[in-house]
Amino acid sequence: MGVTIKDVAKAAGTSVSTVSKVLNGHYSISQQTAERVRRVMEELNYYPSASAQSFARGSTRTVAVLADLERGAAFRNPHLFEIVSGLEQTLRGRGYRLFLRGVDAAGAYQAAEEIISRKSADGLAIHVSVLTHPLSALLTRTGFPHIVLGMPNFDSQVCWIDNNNVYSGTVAASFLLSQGYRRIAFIGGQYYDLGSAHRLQGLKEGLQARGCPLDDRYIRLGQSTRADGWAMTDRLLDEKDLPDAIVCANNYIALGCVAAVQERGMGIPEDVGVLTFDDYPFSRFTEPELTVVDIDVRDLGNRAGRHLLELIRRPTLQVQTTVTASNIIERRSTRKKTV
Amino acid sequence: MGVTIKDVAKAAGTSVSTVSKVLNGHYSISQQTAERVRRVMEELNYYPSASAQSFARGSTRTVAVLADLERGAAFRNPHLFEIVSGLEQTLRGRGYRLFLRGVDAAGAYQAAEEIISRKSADGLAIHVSVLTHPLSALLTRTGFPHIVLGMPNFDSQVCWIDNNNVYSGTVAASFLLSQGYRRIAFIGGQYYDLGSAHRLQGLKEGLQARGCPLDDRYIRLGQSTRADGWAMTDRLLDEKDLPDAIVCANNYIALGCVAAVQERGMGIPEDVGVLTFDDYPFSRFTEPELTVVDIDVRDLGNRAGRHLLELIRRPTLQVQTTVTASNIIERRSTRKKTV
DNA sequence: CTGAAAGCGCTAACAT
DNA sequence: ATGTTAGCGCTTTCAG
Repeated sequence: MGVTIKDVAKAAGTSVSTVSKVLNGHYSISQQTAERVRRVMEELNYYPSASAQSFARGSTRTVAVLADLERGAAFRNPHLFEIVSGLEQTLRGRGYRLFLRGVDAAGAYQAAEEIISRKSADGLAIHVSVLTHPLSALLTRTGFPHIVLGMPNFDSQVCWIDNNNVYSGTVAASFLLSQGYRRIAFIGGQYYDLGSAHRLQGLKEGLQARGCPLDDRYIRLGQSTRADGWAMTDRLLDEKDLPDAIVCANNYIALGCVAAVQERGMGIPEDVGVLTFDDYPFSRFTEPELTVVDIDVRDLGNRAGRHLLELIRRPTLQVQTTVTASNIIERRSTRKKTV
Repeated sequence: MGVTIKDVAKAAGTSVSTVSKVLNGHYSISQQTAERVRRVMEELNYYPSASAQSFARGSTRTVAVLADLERGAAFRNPHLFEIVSGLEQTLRGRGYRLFLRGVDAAGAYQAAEEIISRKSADGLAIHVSVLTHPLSALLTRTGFPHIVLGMPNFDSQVCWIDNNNVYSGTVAASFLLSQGYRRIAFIGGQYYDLGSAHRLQGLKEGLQARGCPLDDRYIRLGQSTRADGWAMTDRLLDEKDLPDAIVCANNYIALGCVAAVQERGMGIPEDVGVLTFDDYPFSRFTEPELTVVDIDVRDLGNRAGRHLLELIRRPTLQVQTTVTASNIIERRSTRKKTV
């Protein structure tokens, strides 16, 4: 066994409790003593045992993340990992560790129950994709500190945090108007694709507010695929009155949109501007590169961390919040010559 | 405090050590007793305290992952997270947990030292991008169970695991030859891009072995970008003898390659076949979709987990291994009409 | 400001 | 097959 608190105490000529207090920055220790003890720790290369500390204080300084880590998750949903990275960063800065636990929706309840009962973590961050009704109930029933990453799609009293997609939509609106676009179209996912729906809502509100309401003929909904992006765009371009800009709900749709426009021999941005949401994964790999409303998901992770730590401190709090960290990254796809 | 081992013992009319033995599947416990105790645990909803267990056994059943989780990491390097997911899956299956710790190369040594000294984990998985000389020395000096994810680019006695890119290159070679391609070209990164270099080496060896050596004029090296992929391809197509297939070292290069071919009015696969490595992120989003040598990085994570657990059991082992989990995903980009 | 001592909940050696 | 008991290394009253 390595060097323990006793060794330090002996070498420093103090009691273990004094050493412990130095370790924890207890106010009652005199400068001198503290310094001496610290010097000894350094000399002996002492590090307190993590398990002993957790055990003694009854808290682990650890947060568990529950998320679906099935095969391909990192490729299909890198956003999740960016959120986790942000979370880890914040936690680490405050002396907490993050432990990552893969679950599917069916197993999330059990995993959470076990973590709570075994006290293997002081808090829980749960990706919304594995949040179920029973799990939601467990969280509110036990009052265990938690934060759900993403807005639940059912009524729930859990604490959650999510991006503000409505806001992102208004950002798109303001930007396009400021660039002189007026006949703006939207292609996106169906109503049950909340992200897309909210972006559309924000876009509508933003345009409306600036006196340039979105024409219903210019709204097309389909699947979030390249193929549907292509098809929706293609039909859109059959209109007599062509839009002068197309807002795509996401990268996949945008990819199809760009292809459809170009296959008609039309130019981006000369004939029509294209804007999409999220800088990932394709926006810089089309020709021309795409202007995007970028969503800062790492920031979401950071904030989730801060909230969770606060909830650990004061478990009675409730947090249901939405984060407005989106901003325009302007690229060539919306660069009208005539502005 | 929740229910403890004492409560269970009392309720079951046994001693705590019996309960502990049941908990740990000790052989000496009779069927009956074990069953009775288990029933009581169930009734009382007993879960052993994780910290108490860790503390008492002197081991945490936890593995720490050290990796660079800087902003954008999940987007730039999703492979890392897929490896971590695979690792977590394997560990979880064997009763271990994974704790994720962001570090940069400068901080990795300290982080590792702290984890080792505080015993906050029983093993360490370290991404090669943060492996430094001193860290490597620390690992071999302490003999702490570890596995480096990726092959070190310097001489080192650490345990590591990596994909076998040379093998992947031979897979590409066999496939292309089997499809009737004979004038095969390679465009990739410079010599210091080990992944690319190994793939090229494997391709060469594979072609050579089948009596169809790679012509040096057909090898072009540059940066791993779309732009360089385009440029390399463009120059390649200036040759009098055109290649009938182009192997791209990675997706970014492939993207440029496809564009360059098509801008010349040539067709894929009619005029030239295109193959790349790694199914991510673009291979299914070009027109035509690309045939790839897919690298199973999750499998790498799984294996890393198995090795690490074995090293935890027997710390004197040394593992330096490369994994050969690559296979062809055939898509349209290599579908010659004449086969 | 410092120290003595009682746990924290479990494991494991040892005794029976 | 089961029970007794001594720790594991630290935190945290409480007394001084």
